[in-house]
Amino acid sequence: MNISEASKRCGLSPQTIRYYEQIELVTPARRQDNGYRDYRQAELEQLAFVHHARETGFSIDECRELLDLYRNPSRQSRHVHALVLEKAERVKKQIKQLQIMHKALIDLAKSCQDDHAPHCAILDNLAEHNSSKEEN
Amino acid sequence: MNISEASKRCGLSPQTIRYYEQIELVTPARRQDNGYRDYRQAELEQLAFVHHARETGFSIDECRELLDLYRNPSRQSRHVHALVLEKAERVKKQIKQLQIMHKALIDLAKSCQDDHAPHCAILDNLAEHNSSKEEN
DNA sequence: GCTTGACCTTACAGTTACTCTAAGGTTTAA
DNA sequence: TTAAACCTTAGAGTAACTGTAAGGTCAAGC
Repeated sequence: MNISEASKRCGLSPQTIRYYEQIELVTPARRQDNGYRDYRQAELEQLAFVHHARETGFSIDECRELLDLYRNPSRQSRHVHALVLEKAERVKKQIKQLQIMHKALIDLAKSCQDDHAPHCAILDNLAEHNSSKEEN
Repeated sequence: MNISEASKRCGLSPQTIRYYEQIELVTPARRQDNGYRDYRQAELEQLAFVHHARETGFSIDECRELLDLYRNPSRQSRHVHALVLEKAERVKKQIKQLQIMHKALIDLAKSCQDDHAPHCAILDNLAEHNSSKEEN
């Protein structure tokens, strides 16, 4: 099976598949006589696994860990479980950070007169750090 | 004023200041006789403005727009206001996306037995896309 | 037999926003 | 004069691809 067919089946673009092979995330596909990559079930499974894991938010390095567990028949499910919970925790922190940013933006917007005049409290606020630092 | 002193006053590292100059985000500092960069109030203000805008979550390109407005005395505050509201909207979407991811992760974690056995519903779930695609 | 289009290959540049390193010049103080 | 603490530039590394260029292969139609 050529790469374009594999692409359709695993949901990753051909470029991304080649990229994953290049960074040694997935095992390289064997080659046909003409040099084209040749895909079979085992490789497709790996690729689809990575695709789904990426969609779920795991980084490439995290995918590496997940793939190692996926391929290791003597794994323990608690290890996978721990990985997923840690990831959830990191995502939660990221959400909190963004919520703080969002509030700051809304507060900024509210402070502005929103009219045709040049005076703008948003710009004043962003510049404010100057003045406070100058006090030293 | 040398770059390290400017760094202390605007809150950006010397490397970052040089980087901002290199990508033409801020106007290049004039040079002393020995080739060292020389900072005065006007440049410090720009740098601190960018620092604060970055902390508030604006990208470099968004900072470019904000700086243009900051430096333009005939700006209209409604333009700044619009920029900030759009940014808030994008952040909101990002938060929603992450919340979906977070829920998916928690659901995954719950599905797992979390023990010493190799069977793991998380891995099954991540691999699942395979099976469904194979049905074609 | 030849052309055309749709494949495939590799290698490399571009994206975002820096950080780090190397190699070397300058300044200041002991 | 020498060592520490500055400063300079250039270039590599990070994350995860995407896009492009230059070129080989294959299948179909004339």
